[in-house]
Amino acid sequence: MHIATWNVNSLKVRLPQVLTWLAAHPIDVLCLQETKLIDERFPEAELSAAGYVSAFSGQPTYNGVAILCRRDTVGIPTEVVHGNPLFADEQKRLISATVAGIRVVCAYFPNGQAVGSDKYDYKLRWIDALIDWVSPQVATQPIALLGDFNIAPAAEDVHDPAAWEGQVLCSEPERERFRKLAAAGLIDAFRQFPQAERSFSWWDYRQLGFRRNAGLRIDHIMVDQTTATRLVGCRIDREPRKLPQPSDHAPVLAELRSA
DNA sequence: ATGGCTGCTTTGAGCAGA
Repeated sequence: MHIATWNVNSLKVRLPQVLTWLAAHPIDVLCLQETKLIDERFPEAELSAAGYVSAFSGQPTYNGVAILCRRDTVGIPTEVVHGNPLFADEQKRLISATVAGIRVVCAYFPNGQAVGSDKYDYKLRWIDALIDWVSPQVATQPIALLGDFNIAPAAEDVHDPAAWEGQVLCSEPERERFRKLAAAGLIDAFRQFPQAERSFSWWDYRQLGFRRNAGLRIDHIMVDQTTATRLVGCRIDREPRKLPQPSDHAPVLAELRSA
């Protein structure tokens, strides 16, 4: 079973790439962020024709998340929950569902804009509420938290740690919250395996960021300890970032052996 | 040097992203 996460930065623009990627890889569960589509415009029919059933939660212009489930392997997502019951939020950043016995939480963490800003404040409060909501669930069921965390957890996840020191995405309060998720029992799947140095999941569109590999690792797959024992591998697929008109993020995928 | 891209928006300059 393969699970994956991809911030597509507009599903309207990226749908052809998503369909091509799904056709080329045996993905059973794909979490999407920044769909930027209202629910009426979600391409449910196209994805269904490709074999995927979707749970989605969108709004105009910004945010928007979805969980795509391969119908013939994992079936339809059940017990779909929109948002965090502990945090009233007009922004559509969170959707969760049970898929193949795993509680799948698809998250688009706030960006935070700049340390000290109102948006940064909102980011920290949003993450605190996520921790409060998810932590008690970790011990009780198999769970996977996938998405764009907008946190580079450590210096090795940053192309230029000195330049990013203390900046948004790398600040200590953000990293502390990432560690809190780990302390709640969630394991960073990517770091369970040997990885190339300078492995990133996002590169700035500007200044030839991708060509220079000037990136950050901010998209993550975290799983509970029992589910972690099923992990076969976890990697970032840089290939879609090389296509014309790419998302600025690359997909992250993990393979789980049968329970 | 706070720009540089990209996608979005009651179409067109301003916002947000990271």
